[in-house]
Amino acid sequence: MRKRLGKNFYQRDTLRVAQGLLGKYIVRKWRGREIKGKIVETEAYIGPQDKASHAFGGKVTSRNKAVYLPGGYIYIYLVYGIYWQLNISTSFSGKPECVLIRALEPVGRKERIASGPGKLCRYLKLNKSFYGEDLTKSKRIWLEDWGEKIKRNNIIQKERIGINYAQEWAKKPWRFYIQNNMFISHR
DNA sequence: GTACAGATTGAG
DNA sequence: TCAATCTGTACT
Repeated sequence: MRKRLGKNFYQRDTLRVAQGLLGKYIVRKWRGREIKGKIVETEAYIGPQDKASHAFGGKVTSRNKAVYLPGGYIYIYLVYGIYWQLNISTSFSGKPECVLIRALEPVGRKERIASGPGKLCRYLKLNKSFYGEDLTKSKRIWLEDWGEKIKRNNIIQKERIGINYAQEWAKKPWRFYIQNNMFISHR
């Protein structure tokens, strides 16, 4: 059973969406093929109070404005001048909240080729042209529910990565991943 | 106009 | 441990 996720999935509390995304599948149509991967690791960013969020303080720039869209749109941006980061807007219009997709388990292969936010975008062939893409309508990328349920006690909740500058917000346990999964990000 | 840090990664 | 490489932001 493959069913595309709709608006009502994304337009909910961000922490629930971040957990709900585990075990869901990203489908990317590319050159007539489908590149697919199961989401195994996510992080929630809840602005404007969250210091680690690009929307901290309620600021709006041409880079971060997609975070303010209602749930179900892509917020993608470049870090370190090299790597793209795939985020999905959550909650409702005007609320700058999103979920960063950090790792995928590729469908049909065993390599850890999408185990990290930068690697995952390379695997899915994503770039700035996906900025603001509507995941509920797009013909080149969307998310599906394949009927897999991740048990509550198989979801690990930890501190987010790479945001030590965010002080007390760096300690928030807003990173979620599937326990014992070989495809989560690590060094 | 210029300087600089950053939600990372893989090589050494 | 470090460099790659570029954009937004905060200055001059």
